[in-house]
Amino acid sequence: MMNIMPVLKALSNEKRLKILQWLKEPHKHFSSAICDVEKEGVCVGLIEQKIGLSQSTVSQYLALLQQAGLITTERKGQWTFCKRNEHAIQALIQALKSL
Amino acid sequence: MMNIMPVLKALSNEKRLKILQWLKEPHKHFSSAICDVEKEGVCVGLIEQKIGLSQSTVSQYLALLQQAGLITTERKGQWTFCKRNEHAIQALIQALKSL
DNA sequence: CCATTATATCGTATTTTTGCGATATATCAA
DNA sequence: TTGATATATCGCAAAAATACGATATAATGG
Repeated sequence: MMNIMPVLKALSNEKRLKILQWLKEPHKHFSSAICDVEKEGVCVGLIEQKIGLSQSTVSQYLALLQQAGLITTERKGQWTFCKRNEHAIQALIQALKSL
Repeated sequence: MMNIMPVLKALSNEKRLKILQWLKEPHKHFSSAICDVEKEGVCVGLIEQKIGLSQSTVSQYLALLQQAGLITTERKGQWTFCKRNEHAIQALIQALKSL
């Protein structure tokens, strides 16, 4: 029994939805010299470049997605790597089925 | 391939989500002297009473839900009866699966 | 320590959403 | 036709979301 409202709110924005789509198949959308985007995750800067929003906005949106449980973030040195949380998306689908 | 953004926006509001939940099992949440809520649908006034929002707001929210395809409305005499559109919810779930 | 790079946070202007009251329209019943 | 009932639309104020630049924090390398 998750609370789906924060999740729905996080998803109801084109840019944030886009980020989540990209993170499904990182290698298709990102390439990095510093890491394996598929295993480590995608760092904030790569997302920022691709989405065309300011650094501060991207940072805020990622924080919001994380609070909603839709992504996980891991700090490694100076980078923060982001991964999709498939579990949360499955949970949302489950919640919508019994809606 | 539906456009899920209007649907997600329509769902990302507590009151509108509530309405949609109620409309899943109308007889559990509404009783009417003028119609069979299960077959005909639920009229705007009943929803208004239950949700505790103004008539104008409820009317607007229902229009929004309809535009998103989440409900269907049918005018019968002086009443507008609303039903959930299960098809749209299934379509959303499908879209989220391949997100 | 210092400069550089990466990310986070703060304050703010603009836009969108929320929700209302007033009013318009539509239907019914007498 | 007139008054009552049901719903829709309009205009607006308040709140929330969007997105930015400036600045703060954190880590790295020299």
